[in-house]
Amino acid sequence: MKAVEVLNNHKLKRTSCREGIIEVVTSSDYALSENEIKEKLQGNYDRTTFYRSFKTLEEHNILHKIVVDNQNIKYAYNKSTSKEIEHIHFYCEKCQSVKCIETEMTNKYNLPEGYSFVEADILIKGLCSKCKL
Amino acid sequence: MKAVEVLNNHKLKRTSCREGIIEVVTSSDYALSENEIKEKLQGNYDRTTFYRSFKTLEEHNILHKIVVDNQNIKYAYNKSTSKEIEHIHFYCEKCQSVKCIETEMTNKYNLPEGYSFVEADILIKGLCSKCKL
DNA sequence: GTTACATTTGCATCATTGTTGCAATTAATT
DNA sequence: AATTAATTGCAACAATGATGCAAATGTAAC
Repeated sequence: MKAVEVLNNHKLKRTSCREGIIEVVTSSDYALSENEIKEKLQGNYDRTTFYRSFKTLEEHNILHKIVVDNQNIKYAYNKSTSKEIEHIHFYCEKCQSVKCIETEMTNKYNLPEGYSFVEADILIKGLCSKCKL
Repeated sequence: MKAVEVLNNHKLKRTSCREGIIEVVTSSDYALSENEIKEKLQGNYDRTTFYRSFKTLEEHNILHKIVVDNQNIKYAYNKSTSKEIEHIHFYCEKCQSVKCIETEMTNKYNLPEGYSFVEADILIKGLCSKCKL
């Protein structure tokens, strides 16, 4: 699906910043940082615009944020449009790449008595196939 | 174990800031934010000192940081001294409290071919027993 | 194509978290 | 009590994020 279509589906205005972000993010196998997206983008946008675009796209479940560490934030496109219950990401400790994992992973969450489960964010740390060699 | 002992065991200098942080964190059932720790602390320390203390204590596996969101960071005491493989935390979406979960939870991590597992950070979001009522 | 209006952008400004360099202070050892 | 290495406080800085407001832009109606 093209970026414009995505925006239309969500009844969002078709602005070049939003369109660009979606294009960059959908064309990457890995989650990208703000700077990585900025570099791949044609236009030069103000940081505020950038953030507000991310926020809007996040709120519409078009993309999601992965907080590896509070100084290491990445963004990835939501392949499934529905709000997922499990967000599983793999972080390579060597090359620092982040990849959304889509392997089947039905975990059991044994919470203490009285606690209710809404969703789980899972960040698996290790080495990716390239760095493991 | 007392704070001083903890510091001695790790051959760390016994400074009041470190000692205070350990005391506050060990006496809480929940993970605490920087400000929450600061409020409970007697002395008034410079932010830099505070951060460097956290960093040192983290590097020595005395406490660990839980990044709920990059603007919502909490610290908790490591009950097990060994570097755990699974870090499981529960975040209450209502009261925003964070609790370390110690329930048995041997998950299977089906990573893509060639990927190696080192550790997993799991943040379960939901409602705690108090807020669920 | 032009107009009208609501949305979005860019700029200024501010808050929070985290980092570094350096001189002064402090803890632990002798 | 003296020595020395580690730690503290201060200043300065970087990154992420948020808000208010006027100017610019997208979209829909004409």
